[in-house]
Amino acid sequence: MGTTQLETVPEPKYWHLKTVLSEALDSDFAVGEILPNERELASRFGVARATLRQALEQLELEGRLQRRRGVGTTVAPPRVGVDVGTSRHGWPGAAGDAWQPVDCTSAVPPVAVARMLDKDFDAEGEVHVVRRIRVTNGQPVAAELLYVPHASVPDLAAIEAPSGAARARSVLRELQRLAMNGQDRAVELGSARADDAKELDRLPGAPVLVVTTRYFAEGRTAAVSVATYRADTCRLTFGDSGDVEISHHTQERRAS
Amino acid sequence: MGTTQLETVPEPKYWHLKTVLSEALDSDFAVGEILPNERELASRFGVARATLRQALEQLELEGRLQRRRGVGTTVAPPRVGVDVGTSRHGWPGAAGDAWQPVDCTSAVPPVAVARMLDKDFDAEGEVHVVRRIRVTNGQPVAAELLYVPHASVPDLAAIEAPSGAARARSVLRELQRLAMNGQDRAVELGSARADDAKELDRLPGAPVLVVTTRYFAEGRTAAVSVATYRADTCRLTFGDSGDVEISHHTQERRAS
DNA sequence: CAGTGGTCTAGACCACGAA
DNA sequence: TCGTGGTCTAGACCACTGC
Repeated sequence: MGTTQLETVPEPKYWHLKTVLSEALDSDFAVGEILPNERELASRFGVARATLRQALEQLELEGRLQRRRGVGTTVAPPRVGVDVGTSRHGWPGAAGDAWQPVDCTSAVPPVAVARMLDKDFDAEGEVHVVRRIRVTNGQPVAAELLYVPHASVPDLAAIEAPSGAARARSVLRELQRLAMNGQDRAVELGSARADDAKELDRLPGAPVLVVTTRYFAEGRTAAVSVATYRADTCRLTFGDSGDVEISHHTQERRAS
Repeated sequence: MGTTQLETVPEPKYWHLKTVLSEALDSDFAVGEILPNERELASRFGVARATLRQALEQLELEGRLQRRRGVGTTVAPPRVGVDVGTSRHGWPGAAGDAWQPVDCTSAVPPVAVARMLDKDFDAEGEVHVVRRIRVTNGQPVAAELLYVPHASVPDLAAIEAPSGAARARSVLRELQRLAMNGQDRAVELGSARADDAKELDRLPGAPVLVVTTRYFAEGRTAAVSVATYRADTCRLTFGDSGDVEISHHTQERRAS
């Protein structure tokens, strides 16, 4: 009979495709291996290229694939765990943190940041903006903008390097002199702005995990950090129990 | 002259669209207001519907919009900050936590979870699987699967409610009796499985923030929690200094 | 240069929610 | 039943990478 299939739940094609591809990735491909190109895959599965791409997009979002224009689609390595929790009682730039300063400018912070800094920052509204990047295993994993009100680094000599990495280090150094009161952290999903995307080696709009940290000192918000981590390659870890050590791999998503 | 436009950098249409829409949202629309439908918007901007949708998708990813099939596209309220950090020294299910148990089954955990549980869990490989949901302001914000090896709750009477919310509460109650050693948390991007999506009132594949927590007791991993938060509506907060309150929106472009 | 993924179009039909 | 967003198609051209 032709009616052997009830076809009660018409699952979207791209969803089914994603499942099939996901299983193929587990069994038939090694990390770093390049997949057939999109036109080839689409015709092989008998779907339009746009549909195939919808499935690939999801797999990339889940960190299973990596796509690069002009190159191809490759099987991604497991996500790297980047620690975001242990510098809990240290200022940014403290000895041994994973960040490296890039440059420093003076600018008006975005409203969302301005709202977090106490209302009494400099009248003109300008603050120091330190740009840093975080590199793990040779790959850039995060880009940060650190907003520091002038009031937090009063002794910063205006004379010294007015911009660039040198000035960034000066600001960070001055920051260390404050007694930290505590901090406050939030994580949310965002999309990479053009400048962040460039430093992260991704296209603008790529999904990122935005970690916003407020540093408190002397009863004020002494600084605000907005760090954008590549969502495709990173898993943010919070080592709440500093003593236990782990070495696990990426979590995978499976139906129980 | 006809050459007034240099057009040096052909920014993608959907990217430009997103910017324009984003500004319009800030100035011309109120939270909860419904936008014109996609066909209308597309023709108004002179682009294909697919292109318009690409812009809307990004805005939804950033938590600015909410789209519901059969209803329309509405302006989303600011993301809710959900605390993920303060139950640091409490077991899941401790008094006053934000979760409510839904049911409890026994099943083989996914490999990624099994790898985190010590190798010596029950031979058959089955563990208790407690399902819980987290509701904030009447809206479901997260769905959780809590994996508890039988060894962690040895005194659980097999007699009592073999499944359902009642048994879930029993497992959680037994868990409290262990002395907690510490915990360990990770956050990463994922896409909602069909079952989670249903509880979160989203379509399968919707972006979620996956929070994986390991609970340690008696030198073992006593339980593993995999919680999926709606990425569009949630901002995960880690109250390292629990008292301060915030309400910001998504990251915005820096003023140079 | 050829080949890749990224963008874009102009249609079509489907699944869902509300009236 | 109608209007919404969700899925899908079969093309086209562009931007980038590597040779």
